[in-house]
Amino acid sequence: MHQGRTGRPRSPEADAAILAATRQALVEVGWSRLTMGDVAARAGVAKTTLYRRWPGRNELVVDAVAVLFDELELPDLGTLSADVESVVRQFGALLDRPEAKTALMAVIAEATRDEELRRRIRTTIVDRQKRLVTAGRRRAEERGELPPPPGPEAAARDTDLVFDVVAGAVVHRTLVSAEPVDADWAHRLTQLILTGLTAQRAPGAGA
Amino acid sequence: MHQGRTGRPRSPEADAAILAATRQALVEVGWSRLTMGDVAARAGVAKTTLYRRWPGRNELVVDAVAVLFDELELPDLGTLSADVESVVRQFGALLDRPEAKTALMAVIAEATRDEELRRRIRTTIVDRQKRLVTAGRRRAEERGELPPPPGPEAAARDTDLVFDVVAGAVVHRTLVSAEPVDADWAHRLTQLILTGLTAQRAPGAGA
Amino acid sequence: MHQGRTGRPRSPEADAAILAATRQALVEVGWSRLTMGDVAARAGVAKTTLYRRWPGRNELVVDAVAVLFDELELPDLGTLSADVESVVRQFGALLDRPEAKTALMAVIAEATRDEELRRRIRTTIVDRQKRLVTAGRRRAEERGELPPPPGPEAAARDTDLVFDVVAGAVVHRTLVSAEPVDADWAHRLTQLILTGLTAQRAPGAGA
Amino acid sequence: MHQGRTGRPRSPEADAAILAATRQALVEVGWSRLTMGDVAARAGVAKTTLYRRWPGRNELVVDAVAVLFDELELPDLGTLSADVESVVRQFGALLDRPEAKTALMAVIAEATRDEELRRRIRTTIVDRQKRLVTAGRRRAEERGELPPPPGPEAAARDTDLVFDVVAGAVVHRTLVSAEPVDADWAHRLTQLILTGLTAQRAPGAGA
DNA sequence: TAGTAAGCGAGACGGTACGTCGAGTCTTAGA
DNA sequence: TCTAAGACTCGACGTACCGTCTCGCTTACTA
Repeated sequence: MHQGRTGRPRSPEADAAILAATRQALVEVGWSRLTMGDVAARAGVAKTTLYRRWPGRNELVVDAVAVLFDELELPDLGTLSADVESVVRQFGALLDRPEAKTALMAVIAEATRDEELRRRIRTTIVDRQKRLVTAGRRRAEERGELPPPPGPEAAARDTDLVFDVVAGAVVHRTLVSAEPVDADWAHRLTQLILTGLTAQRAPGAGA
Repeated sequence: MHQGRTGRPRSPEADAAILAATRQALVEVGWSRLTMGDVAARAGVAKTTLYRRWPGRNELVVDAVAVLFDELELPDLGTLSADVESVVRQFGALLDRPEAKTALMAVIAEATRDEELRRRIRTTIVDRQKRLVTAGRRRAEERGELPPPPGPEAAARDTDLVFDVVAGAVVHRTLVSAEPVDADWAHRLTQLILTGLTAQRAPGAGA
Repeated sequence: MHQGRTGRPRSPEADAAILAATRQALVEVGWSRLTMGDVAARAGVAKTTLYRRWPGRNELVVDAVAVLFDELELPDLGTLSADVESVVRQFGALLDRPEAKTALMAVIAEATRDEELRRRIRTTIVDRQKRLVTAGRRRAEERGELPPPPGPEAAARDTDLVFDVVAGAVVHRTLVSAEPVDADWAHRLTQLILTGLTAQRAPGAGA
Repeated sequence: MHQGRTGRPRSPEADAAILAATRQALVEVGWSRLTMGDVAARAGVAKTTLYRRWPGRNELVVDAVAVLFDELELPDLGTLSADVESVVRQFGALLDRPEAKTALMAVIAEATRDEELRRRIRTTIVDRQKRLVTAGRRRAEERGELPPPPGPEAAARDTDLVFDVVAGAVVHRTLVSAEPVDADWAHRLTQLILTGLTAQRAPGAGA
């Protein structure tokens, strides 16, 4: 009786080669012209090997791209403003890379009609960014830069709003307006949001 | 000797039928499963007629979707806050419709590697939205809700920033976070931005 | 009240230009790649004009080629043998020309499934050749080289047989065996047939 | 390291199914309306499978038709005359079948401008018939019905001539004159040729 | 140390859609 | 009514990928 794995194990190098080949192909030919056969050929692997590991093109591309977002991190630069500005610029730089830019938008587009894919994107990509917002808020509260939230519900709503505003603005500027996220723009975005947040919390100050 | 147009003129009904068929197909089968043959059949037109008028799928879809954005308008509700909030909710509602949602993202994705397509999107879709921001700012200045910009350069930069923030946030919430743009969220987004803008212009108040 | 033609008369030059263009196109691109649009363009004429005069490609090509066979003629060289040999060589030379070669076979092939086309070929091409055989036989009888036929039925049967043998052999050698109809071959074919015909009529001689 | 064949082998059933489907389609719709898609559908095979094995329609049809000519054979009926007459009638019967008739002529027509196709026809169809003539002559010489040829060159020339005459006459009668190759016609053709051959070889007899 | 089950490459398979081309028809303006 | 021009519908073309399916090896765990 068997309970463990039997047979030849899957080649671990293959996974890495395939994901790398996928990213390379994305940069060179773009999402819509990326073919499984091409990826397989670039990876020096048979098409069968791809399909043994991923259900299809979409899933393969999401996995290939997800790892790129791991490098985003919240530094501790002393002030909330500096911390946020840094993340904005990191994110802008990431979306400036063709493989991230192309893949992210295409996968989102594809996801609008595929609940399963949507779930995969949410878990492998989006949630990681959201943690940056949560961590930033917590650190700012510890520093006394932001008042503690009135309640857990309000805190969650604020987190989501800030997340959508920051991520959305960066994505929109990069992919739709096609303008660079330079130091000046990052600074002005950060100021707009933090001013908005702070002034709202201290309405009397502006009266 | 001829100097005028010769030959049978292109059927004007065909254009309308094709664009309508494209939108219908987008809703029913989604972007990635939309085929030129299917669109032609729905429109009661030969495939060649499509290719005589559009270079390919992407261009056809952009044109088919562009008209949807014509319906966005800046109402005059008496206050800047109410005006902005209205546009935010209109835009959210628009992106809630499958044909807009699907097509917009997919086309943007495709555009990341096609300068010509990018130009088409910029001119037929993006610029129309930007006019909403410009008009809103001008009206607010007339009402005295916002100070006149320090100079034309600063005004343009501000317009672009606000545009990226508003459009980006709405798009991100709708397509990535997959949450609805309801009245509450629209209100909070509007407050965040307007507070940020106003407080920045009167820095002494927040000090 | 009108009883004659009204409106603009058909251009007579167009007919000649179209037939010439058809022959030229046949030589250059062959039957299966010959297109109506191409013929129209070569003739400096609109496609409509072609379709107003011929029902389709096949009919046009038959008419264009038929005229080539008009040049075949039975000379009077003094002996039946010389006369026949001359016709064989004329026919061989005709089939050596690409437009005749290509068109003849293709049209025959097409005709195997189109009774109407078959009739057109029979009347415009085949019957003209048959008259050569009939004329040759009559002249030979006048010269006393061949005995008068036993009866009209036998004469018709003999004519058909000789026609199929001569025409068939020349066509087969040219188009299937792809060998030239040179003087030697024409002489040997003529001798075979005339010897056969003469010896049959004088069976006692071979006993 | 591999030295043998790799990959999935081609299905041998597919070949047979495709060729049979081609013959069936030829009979039903004729050459000019025969489409690769239709053949594929009839064979229960994908279009790509056809193109993987044959460069195009012409080559496919030649191969599909070639096997029909395999059934022609030279019987031993005791006399040269009877043997030849049998072959003539077999050939006539073969050309009476629509798939042979249509395909043969059409392919020959196409071949007039395609050297490669011409070669294929020569090797897969024509040469097989020529062997019938050679065998008939050899057998007749063994029986003493024909004198041995004066030399190898003359023998080859005679073989070619007889081949072109017999095949050409049968083809011409069937496809151009559109008359049946019945027993009477076959007999008269055979007599014409054999009389001509014999009388030529014994010129003194006829003097 | 010998089986054996899964992995592997290669490439053929049935499909679907592509974008193009030609056929034959129709619609305009002008001769 | 003819003409040239060119848009129209239709249908087949030959190609490209899809995702699946044999093949004949190769490899590493398990009996």
